[in-house]
Amino acid sequence: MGLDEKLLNEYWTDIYFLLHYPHKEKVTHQVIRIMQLIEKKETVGIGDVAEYFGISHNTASEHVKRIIEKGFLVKNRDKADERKVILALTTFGQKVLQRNTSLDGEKLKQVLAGMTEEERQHIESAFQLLRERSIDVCSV
Amino acid sequence: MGLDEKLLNEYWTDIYFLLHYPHKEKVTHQVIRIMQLIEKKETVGIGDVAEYFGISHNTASEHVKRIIEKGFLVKNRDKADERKVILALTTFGQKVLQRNTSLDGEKLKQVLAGMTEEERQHIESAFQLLRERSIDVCSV
DNA sequence: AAGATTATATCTTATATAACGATATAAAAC
DNA sequence: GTTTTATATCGTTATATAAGATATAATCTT
Repeated sequence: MGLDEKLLNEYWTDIYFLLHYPHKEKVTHQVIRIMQLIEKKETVGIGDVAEYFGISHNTASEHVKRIIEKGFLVKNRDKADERKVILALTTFGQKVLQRNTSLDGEKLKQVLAGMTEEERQHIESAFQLLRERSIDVCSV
Repeated sequence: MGLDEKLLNEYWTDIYFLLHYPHKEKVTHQVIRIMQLIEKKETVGIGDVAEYFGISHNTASEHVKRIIEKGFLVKNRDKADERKVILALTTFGQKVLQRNTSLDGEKLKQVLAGMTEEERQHIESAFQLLRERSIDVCSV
């Protein structure tokens, strides 16, 4: 019996626990998830946020308002349809998101530095493969 | 130039974004982080929570109280030193934590099912290696 | 052009969370 | 028997979360 989803998840959560950033900012879960959606999807507006999280449009609007007040997001109006808002992360917002979802850059650098070129190649192709197949399966 | 920490983080966050569970529970960020600490470390008490997150002991105590009220945690007293509390996740708490930090089991199963045994082996050894080296670097 | 629809914003209200200082308790150490 | 350690509780303050009701402003329909 080879790799199953349980074992892979154990690796996954262990690695995150070991390498995550020390969380400084007091950012809530919702805020991070909204920023993550905006970073990973093309054009995201208020309605998309509401739909994705199953909350009402006014709640989504207030979330976005608060996130903008913190300086993590900016609003742009859609040129083609001025009713629509297009949300984008500020550079500061990108940093905050990174510190809350990525692996700690410095620690990761150290880990990679301690590897041979072959090992790094091995890891790269594994992650690349897992991402590719994930895209195939989650064709949303 | 091979794999650097930026590229690996791109893979990492993409995979998480694609494969994460649809977040149902309204759990806050702090709650998840505290549960994660309790799951991954040996014996965790109130003081450990306070120290790890840089909050006061009373705040930590209240956090834990609320988490227990939700049914995610249980408190046990240390037999050797009855002042000390030893925190443990309930099965429900484990499920909630899983849904908020792991990759979605069903989606992951599908992804793995679409792979050859060789590919799975490749991914397993890559994750195993990354975890091992992370433990070495983060000798906390 | 008038009315309907769509996308977002604001106001109000209710509840939950986060954090801390001050204080209390109870076990263990000295 | 006092001090220290580990945790708990109370009171308070600030902020976050969520939604209903309502408003605005652009676009679509006829």
